[in-house]
Amino acid sequence: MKKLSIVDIANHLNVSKTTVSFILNGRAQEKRIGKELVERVQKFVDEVGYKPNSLAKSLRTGKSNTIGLMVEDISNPFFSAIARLIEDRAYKNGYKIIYCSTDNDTLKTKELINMFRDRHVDGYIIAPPEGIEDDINSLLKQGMPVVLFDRHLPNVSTDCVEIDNLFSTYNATKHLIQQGYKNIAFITFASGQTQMQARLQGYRNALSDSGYKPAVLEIVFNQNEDLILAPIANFLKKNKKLDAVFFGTNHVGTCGLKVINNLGIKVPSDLALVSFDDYDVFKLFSPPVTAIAQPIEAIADNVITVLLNKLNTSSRHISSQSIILKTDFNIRASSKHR
Amino acid sequence: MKKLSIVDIANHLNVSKTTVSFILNGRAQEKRIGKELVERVQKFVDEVGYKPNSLAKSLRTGKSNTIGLMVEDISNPFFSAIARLIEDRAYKNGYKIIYCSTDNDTLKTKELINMFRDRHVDGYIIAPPEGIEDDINSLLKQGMPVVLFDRHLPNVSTDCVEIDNLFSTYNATKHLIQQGYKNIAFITFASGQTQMQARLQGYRNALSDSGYKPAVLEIVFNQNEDLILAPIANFLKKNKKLDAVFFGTNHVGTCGLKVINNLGIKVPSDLALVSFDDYDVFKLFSPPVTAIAQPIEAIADNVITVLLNKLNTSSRHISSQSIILKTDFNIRASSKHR
DNA sequence: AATATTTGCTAAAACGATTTAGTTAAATTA
DNA sequence: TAATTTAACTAAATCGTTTTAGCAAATATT
Repeated sequence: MKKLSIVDIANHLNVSKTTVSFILNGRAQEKRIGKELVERVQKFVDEVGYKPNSLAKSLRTGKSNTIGLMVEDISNPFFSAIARLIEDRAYKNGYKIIYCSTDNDTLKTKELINMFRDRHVDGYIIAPPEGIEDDINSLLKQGMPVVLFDRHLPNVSTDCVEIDNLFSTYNATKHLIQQGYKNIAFITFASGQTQMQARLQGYRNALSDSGYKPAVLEIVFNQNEDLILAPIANFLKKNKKLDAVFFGTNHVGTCGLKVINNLGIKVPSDLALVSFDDYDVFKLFSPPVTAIAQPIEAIADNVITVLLNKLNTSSRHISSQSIILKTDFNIRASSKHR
Repeated sequence: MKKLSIVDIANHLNVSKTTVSFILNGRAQEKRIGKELVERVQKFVDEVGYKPNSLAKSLRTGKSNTIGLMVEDISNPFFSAIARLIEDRAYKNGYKIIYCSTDNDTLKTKELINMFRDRHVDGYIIAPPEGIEDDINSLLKQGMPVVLFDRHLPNVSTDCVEIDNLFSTYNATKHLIQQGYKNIAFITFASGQTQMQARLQGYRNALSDSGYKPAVLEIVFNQNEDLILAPIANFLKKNKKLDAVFFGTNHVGTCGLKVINNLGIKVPSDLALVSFDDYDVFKLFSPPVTAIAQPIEAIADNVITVLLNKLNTSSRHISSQSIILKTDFNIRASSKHR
């Protein structure tokens, strides 16, 4: 029982496949196909459950109805939550998602972009690592719709959805200062990415407003969690005067909590805590951790809306937009005054 | 600057596209193409960076080099971790992943399977919801490689990777009993899925071994977390005699912890805890939560290995295998004797 | 020297759709 | 009545590959 093709349909009904194609693509009226024939074809197609071969269709039309989604790491709750929401909206609009994790690895990302291009994805959603500017510009030059999120690239001008990183950390650091903390450290992953730089800068700005000295630990990312825990432990052991720590991402924050547990540090009496990102781990820690919550639904929503717009309007002259969303600051016991 | 096709290459070198195709597919020797010509073609292809159009290739060969991955919910850490590992292995073997979340919704899953079939995925990896037997059997009848995981389907005989659910909960419940707990509840999602039924049965078996009475709460799953917290809170408030609770999944466990925090229940003195699945939330809770850790790497590894095997060997006569993996039981303070 | 084999390459048919450029017959208009 | 328009449909080209079947020249065999 081989799969039916449009030719089989046409033969069986004694019409040309052209006619069938027109009918199936809703161009019957425009092409003045007779009502009665239209119905006959529709009926038979429904009856046998014929579905056009999407590969052949893509080959001919150049559209694949696929969106390429590149996140840093799909197993990171921030990205998986966004992926989930994007997935829903995409499927509802007839698009499939091919995804991958970049690991912030430029070379890997280059390969993946090639793979996506190869696969003729119609549009790209990318949380870009550094050093990928040229590849993305090349996509743009070919007229490909690209939406960046979570971070942007200095020399790439395309649509981008971000949050107000600098204000978020500035504001949260101010909060720590208002609570009476004076020796506030910032622990983050070593990264030149715009969002990470902005977060660091927000922290620095707040401290310099008050004339306090910054203390920054930048960890080299590693898949092996022990290699993240160790430097944090060292840092905390060395800097005994610290009275508060700001974690730059959910991952750093989670690792930080593990270290704090291991070292038996009391929160917030020994050390106050604030973390970027918010999720169950922070809500359920004792005491619950003050966190900057990214508006995940809004991010996903804006990303997919912008992309679908670009996909639907063929007008290339729409100027690219940069959307900056606000975060929520969830103050919890981990940063209360002492 | 249009994209080059194999015809352009052929024309430019004054050879036939057949020849180019043979060379590019490593069939030069077999087809006795002259060494010198092979080199000339290779060189030019590299020079201009020609990449064959994968759509056309797929159309002709019937292979899409794509694997369809259907999980329950990509934003669940268990599934996203597995997805991540599968993704890595798949990409390394030249396969792309199209994924989707089924939400355990049979109808949605049917549609998604159709979509995948439509897209000509070469193989399927599915954590199947109930009621999808016919659709999967229909895939199998068409000769499609399908690997199930996390759960199986009663009347579907295909490869499947699972864990020993029944023993895991039996063993963990025994542990609670040994610690002196007598009124042990099991809180889970209402589900007829094999893994959930097995987990429940393991719990029941252990209790009946000791002659204790089971107390089971089955919650109807809902996206809205409040509708999960409420029944748990009610259940705990009503059953004051409980001295231990067993959570059937990471999601239930996390919700359970929230309720326990909200109600100010002391762990383990008021209530001992054990949860299925293990992740940061459980490790970082105070006290840390005893948990059954699924061997995520092993699951992913087995799944993808089995699937790649089926994809590479055209032999249809390989009998399907059912792989059962062991779990780790991580005993922590939440279930210590009192 | 005649025949068979090997070497090196290619024309053309497929895969399954969309789309361009017609064709034919009927209806309208001049 | 002849010329034009319209209605209803279709043949064939196209997208970019792979693959089957086969050709011509060179070499080997009898």
